[in-house]
Amino acid sequence: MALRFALLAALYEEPLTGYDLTLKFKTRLANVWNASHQQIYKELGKLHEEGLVSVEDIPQQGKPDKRLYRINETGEAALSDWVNTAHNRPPTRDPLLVKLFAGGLLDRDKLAHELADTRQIWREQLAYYRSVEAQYFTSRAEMPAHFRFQHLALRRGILGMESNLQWLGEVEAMLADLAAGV
Amino acid sequence: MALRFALLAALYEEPLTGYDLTLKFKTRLANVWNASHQQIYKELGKLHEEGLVSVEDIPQQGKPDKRLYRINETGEAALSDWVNTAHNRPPTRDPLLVKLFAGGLLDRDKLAHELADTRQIWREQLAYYRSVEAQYFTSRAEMPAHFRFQHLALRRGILGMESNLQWLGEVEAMLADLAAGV
DNA sequence: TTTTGTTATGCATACTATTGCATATCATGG
DNA sequence: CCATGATATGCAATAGTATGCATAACAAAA
Repeated sequence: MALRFALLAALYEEPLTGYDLTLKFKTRLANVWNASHQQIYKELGKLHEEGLVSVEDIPQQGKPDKRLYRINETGEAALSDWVNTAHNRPPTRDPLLVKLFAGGLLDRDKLAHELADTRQIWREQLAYYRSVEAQYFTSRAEMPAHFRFQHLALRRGILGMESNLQWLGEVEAMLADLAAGV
Repeated sequence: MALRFALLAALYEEPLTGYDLTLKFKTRLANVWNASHQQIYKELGKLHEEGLVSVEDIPQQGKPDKRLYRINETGEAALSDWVNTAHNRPPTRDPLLVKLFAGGLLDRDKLAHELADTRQIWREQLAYYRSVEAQYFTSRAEMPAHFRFQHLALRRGILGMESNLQWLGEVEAMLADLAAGV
């Protein structure tokens, strides 16, 4: 039920095509909401059927026509209702932690590899989030409230990744201790 | 596909009933993997069908009979394979961040309420995780590796909650600034 | 005494997400 | 010349999760 509101929130900024939205979800919305292009196209279809967005077909040559989606008043009202309703925290499900819980069965080398890959991913994410912050959210001038809220969403990504990396440090230190027989 | 391994990991420690597992998922596994009792009972049935666990029926009076599940060698082998295979990071999906992304539509009072509730939940979680750490993971004596790995899973919960609360601080500070017209 | 909570199991349905497949053109690099 | 990746849209099948309902006894509190 929330994917549609993530889409509406993205469209609330600017009209976009399914393709654009897919890119946006992979970049600026990466720390907010995940969705595949199949999900996005499907849900956009529903949103249109239900009259929350309008579509403008833009013919192209060589490529399939673009379908530019635009949030309308109904959609804005629905989004507004939703954002002002409380929701439960999403549940935690992390396969890496399941693995640690079954620690006795772990092959330490393989774990070390997975951790190294994870570190790489987290570092890149963090670097990306920081670059976005540096580009868009460091101006001394006063930012409109709307901008500040988006900055906070980004801050969550940054603080979260920092915490992840800090934790990884603890994990790797422990593995080193184990390897050294401490 | 991972729920079953979370179950196997929990059973790897000790034989449990569906009911016990439900409690364990709500407490010690809260920061690891979430699952409802319906999911758990169903998956236990499958695991039994597929021969990864054995069942002992324990008759009771007044209440339904207990079904005590025990991981067997096949199950242990499957779990071992799984924990030593790399998996992708779970995708991020947070309705609260979607709301911030659509910041312009937010009712500040309602947001403040949702944030206060969230703070409460996170504080309680953190307090719980810390109490578990104090109880089980502070002995000076050397802990078996298996125990240390579980401690790391818990550390993730602790560091994560600390980071969440730190972020909430930033959010509330920003809201206060806005309210003061800064 | 009635309600609420705990113990204990499960089915059925609806919703959401993943994975595999399909199509078609253009640009770029090897 | 051929493979890969970007642009651009989507369908179908499967897997996984959530939600609502059902049963049944006992204990404790209101």
